[in-house]
Formats: sequence, structure tokens, C-alpha cells
Amino acid sequence: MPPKSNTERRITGAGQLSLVEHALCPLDPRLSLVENAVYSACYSYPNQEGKRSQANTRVFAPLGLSASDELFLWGLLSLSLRGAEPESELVATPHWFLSQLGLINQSTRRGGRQYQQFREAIRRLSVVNYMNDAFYDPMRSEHRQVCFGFFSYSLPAEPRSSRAWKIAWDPIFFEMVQAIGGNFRFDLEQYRALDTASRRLFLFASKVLSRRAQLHAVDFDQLSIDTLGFSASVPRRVRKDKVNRALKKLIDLQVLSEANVYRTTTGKYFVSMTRGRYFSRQEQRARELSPGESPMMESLLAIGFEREPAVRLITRFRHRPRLLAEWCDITQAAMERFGKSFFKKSPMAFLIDSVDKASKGNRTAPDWWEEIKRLERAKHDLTAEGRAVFAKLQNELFGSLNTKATTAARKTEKGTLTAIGSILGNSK
DNA sequence: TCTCGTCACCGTGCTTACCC
DNA sequence: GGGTAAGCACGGTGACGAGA
Repeated sequence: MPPKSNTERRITGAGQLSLVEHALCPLDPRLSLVENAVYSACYSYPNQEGKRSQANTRVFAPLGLSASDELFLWGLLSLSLRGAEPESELVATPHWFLSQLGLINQSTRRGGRQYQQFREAIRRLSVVNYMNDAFYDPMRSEHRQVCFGFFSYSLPAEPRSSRAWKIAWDPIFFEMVQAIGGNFRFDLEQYRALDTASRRLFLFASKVLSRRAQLHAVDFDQLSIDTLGFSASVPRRVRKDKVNRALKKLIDLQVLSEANVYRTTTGKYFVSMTRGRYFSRQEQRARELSPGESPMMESLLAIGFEREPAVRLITRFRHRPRLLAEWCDITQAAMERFGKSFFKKSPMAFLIDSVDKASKGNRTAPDWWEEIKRLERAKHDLTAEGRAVFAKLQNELFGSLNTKATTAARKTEKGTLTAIGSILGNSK
């Protein structure tokens, strides 16, 4: 079914160039949603001499990872890149995040489950460690060894709290993403409507076909296992069936005008794809937020402001959004922790006075609030077992890349989830 | 014998409708 | 906003048959 050609605002997602070349975890949640999961994948890229080289990746997910978590990764990234100036930190209520991502709205009676899924996805994504021995750096126009997490977060420890959530991107990752040529845009609503395998294929096609009209020959095994995340143990005929279904969905959405899985010799399959009409109508840049849509709005309303004064306050501090977000959080934390008796006049007066003084350097955040933040941060620490796996993976991918043993190990682990026991066992 | 396509089955996660 | 149940979609597996 072709997408609606309406004039309503389309939500735009943002993808990272190297990350969509390969899957971050298996598609099957039974394989991916396990503690201390390690997923290996590889992809080929043209090096500086124009020859094909191979990039090897490892994704270490201490809390496991679900293919559906990627929706939140790309969605949050798009929110950070929405304005003229990219924001390395997002501070907003979960309701704001979910409504911006189109997961909840005022007309649908949905809520609890979406909040829980968002919270769990954020937890899993925040502890992921990503390693790649040839990650494309758009600023230096070269491939580099990288190791980073995606983001850190700070949520109120009490699930019922109405305080804002804070999400801070990893500086190295964010530097790569926000650079010109480091990201690409796609239609998040279309992405959300697809199943997880089709979503990955959609992103891969969005990246590659935005630069050229046709892809003549993508290795089928590479695409189905490394890029989409099907298990290598699944017979090729079954994978072919599933990839064909995903291709058909993209043809129906006019992302592709034509696609074909074909065989050259026995056991050697390739995929061809041709760009569809989706690319000619895609809105490249997302609209900037008005003050009324600011992530601060819900926090200010919760503190007691009317809508108009809240808009004025947001406009006044539009160049210092972090300062306003921090004092909103302090005010809400004080309301929850000490009650209204904490405030001499009102929470609104406290906020305006505090943020005014803080902007002039005459007031700093209270100690009790720093202590709350410290306790919230403490929840992130890896277990001893997790630290051991991470150290082993780093050594394996970057420490001895040229040894035959490592190459052999990579071949057997490619596209698979490695058992933690085997990793720790090998290191003995 | 090998490759390939189709189908049924099971387990899991997600969406939707309904209700409070 | 939040909980629950039913139905749906999908990934993985295995069996079976057709054709080269």
C-alpha cells in the first residue's frame, strides 16, 4: 500500500552510516535478549585505494538487546539532530519522548506498556559497548578503530516520578553522527510500520540508494546474516523466502521500484535493488521545534506554570536550555522529596529565582540533588563478569587483528551470538 | 546426492480493543 | 494513564517432495 500523501508533519528518523551496514543483534529475541550477549558481524567497504576491505564489528550488550530497540536509538538521535544546533543531551519527560516518536498520542488510549518498553530499551541501549575496526569517520574521511557506548541516561529512581529523563550521547559517537555526511534521514513512521527485518533493510536501502539509483549485486548471505541479523544456522532457502518478503514490503511502500534475489553459480546468491519514488519525495531535514513543543514544556506545566508563562520562560532561556532543564529537575525533585513546604513562596517562584541566579553564576545545584544523581548513576555499573567479557572483546578485535587465530575465531563467530562462557573460557 | 521450495508447528513479542 | 486478553506477525526448525 503506498504511503499517504498528506500534509501533516512526518516524523524524521536519523541513522548512522556505518551502523546500518550491519545488524546490532540477532533478529530473534530468544537469542538477543540474554545477559552479557556478544554479537559479531562484518561488512565490506571501499578503502582509500578503492579496493574492498572488511570491517569487523562486535556489539557487547550486558543486558541483551532487542532488534526493536533500534527504533528508540534512531528516534532519539533524530530528536538530538532536529534543531539547527545538534544537542548532545536530551532532557524531557518520557511522555514527550514517546509522543515525539509517534508512539503515543492524545487520541489513542495507550500508555503503560509503551513507557515500560521505552524504559527497558533505554536501559539496554545505554550499556551497549560497540566496537568496529573500520568505522567510517566523516570528519577525517577515513576508517578508524572505534569503541564507544551510545549514550548514558539518568532517570528518576522512583518509576512514578514526573521528573524529566536525561539522555547524554557518548561524545565520540555523537561527533561521528552530527558531522556533515555522518548521518542520513529517513521516514520514521514508515520505519515503525515495518517488522524488524524490513526495518533494517529499509535503513540499508535508505543509506545506499540515496546516493545511487541502483545496487546491482549485494552478496545474499552478507545481507541476510550480517546486515539483517538472521541466524546463519537458518537454511538459505528459508532466509531467501524471508528476505523476499521484506523486499516486497519495500516495493509496496515505493522505497524500491524493483528488487531481485538471483543465483550466479551453485550456492552463490546476490540481491539487486532499484531506487523507488520514496527517495524523490523524502523530506531531508526535520522541522525545528517551536517553544510550545519544547521538551521543557511538560516539566514546567507539572511545576505549576500556565502555558503562556512557560513559553516565555523557554524563549528567554532558549540559548541555555541545559540550565533551565537542570533547575526544572531540581524543582521537581524538591517537590517530590520535600513537598510544598520546602518552598517559601511557590515552586514556580523558586525555579525563576534559581535559574536567574544560576545564569549569573550566583547559585549552584544543591548537595541533596547531586546525591540523588549519584545514586541514579550508580545503577549503570557493569558486573565483574561483564567487565571481563568487554576487556576480552577489546583485546580480540583491536589487540591482535593480524593473528591467524583471531581471524579464524572471527570466521566462526560471524553473524552469531557468542556464548559468554566460551569467551571467558578462552581467556584462561 | 544435493539443492531448493513449501508448509506446518512452536515460542515469543507486539498491537489492538476493551475496561477501569 | 494503566492493566489485561486475544489475535497477529514473525523467527527458527524440521519434514517432505520435486528437480537437476
